[in-house]
Amino acid sequence: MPVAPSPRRADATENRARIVAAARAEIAAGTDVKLNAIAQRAGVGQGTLYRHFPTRADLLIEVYRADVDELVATADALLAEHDPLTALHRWFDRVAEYAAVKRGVLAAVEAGTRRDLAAHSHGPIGDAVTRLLDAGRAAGTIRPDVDARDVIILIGYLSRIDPLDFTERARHLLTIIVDGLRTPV
Amino acid sequence: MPVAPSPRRADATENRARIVAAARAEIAAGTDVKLNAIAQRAGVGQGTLYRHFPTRADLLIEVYRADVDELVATADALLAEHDPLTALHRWFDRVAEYAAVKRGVLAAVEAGTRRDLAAHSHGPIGDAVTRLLDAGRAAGTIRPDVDARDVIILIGYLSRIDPLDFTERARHLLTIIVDGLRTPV
DNA sequence: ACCTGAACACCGTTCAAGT
DNA sequence: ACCTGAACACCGTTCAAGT
Repeated sequence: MPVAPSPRRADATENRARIVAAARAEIAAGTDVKLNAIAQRAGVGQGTLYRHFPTRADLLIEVYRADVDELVATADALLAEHDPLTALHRWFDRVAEYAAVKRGVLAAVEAGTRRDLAAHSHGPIGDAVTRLLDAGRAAGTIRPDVDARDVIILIGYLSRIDPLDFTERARHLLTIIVDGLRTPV
Repeated sequence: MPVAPSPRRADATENRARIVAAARAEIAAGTDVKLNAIAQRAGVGQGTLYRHFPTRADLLIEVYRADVDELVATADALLAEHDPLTALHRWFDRVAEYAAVKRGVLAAVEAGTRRDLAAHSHGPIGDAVTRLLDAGRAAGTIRPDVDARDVIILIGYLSRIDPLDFTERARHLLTIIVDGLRTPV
């Protein structure tokens, strides 16, 4: 049962879906994402795209919503099975995996976090990271002086890695960050 | 004694200087840097700007050349006075200081490193970072499996920090990165 | 209430003409 | 050899008109 499905006209609903599908296809095509091209591909006017997604971030978040939801769910699953530090490390690896295949997913994560933090306190992503950090703090393995925003900023480097040496470098650097997040000895 | 001052027409030399000065002024003004605006401010045609600086990176590097040179020199000075890990930490702080005041300096550093690494092996900045890392490796305090490019990528987060909470967050996160660069225990 | 798409604004980049 | 600046290309964004 969807929460309060705002009554929308049928054509609006379908247009929205077509825009998201077109955006996904354009992004997958690899070249830079042009909003007008997405509108054209979706078979809608540019204005319609802007009506549904006022900003680029809005669109990205929607395109990668399922992935982001999965990442959030993964955080809890990992916490249930591993110690917090290992869970954090594994979660980073998952983020890197997603980012390697769908480079936009990181932008969606960041946009989501920015929105989260701009809103009340947190949202899905910020909460997931906070849970990982809190568990580590409680266990004494993660330094207490970091918050979710710190972590998101730090892993933002992933989006700057050249796709060519992504796999080699991404994991490696994530390990360095994890070590930096440990409680200093 | 400048190395092989390529013979240039006097007007070209002066135009180049005026473009750099105009760019500096535009950047200091805070708003986004528009190339045509720089050309106009410098009193030259757009084509002249492109003749001297084919890419945006070329211009940024030139604008922040003195700062970047200072950063490079600082690395050696710090190494002479402190243990490598402390030197690295202090050097990071210096980078952060520059970046806080002149946000473009980080882009120049990155552009420079990218160019460095694209060229033979290194250049001024890459060399400075490599010296810091080598010293730490020799002392056994810095992990052996990192190179200059890793470090530049990691500190690239600085450019993403909101100017409002830059000072609080920048140093803090640099400490985390330094801890991550230590030899694991 | 929503959609369309022409039109506007803007900015990077080029290139023919000039000195 | 270098400079100028009009002109082109491109893309995001808006808005009057239509359904």
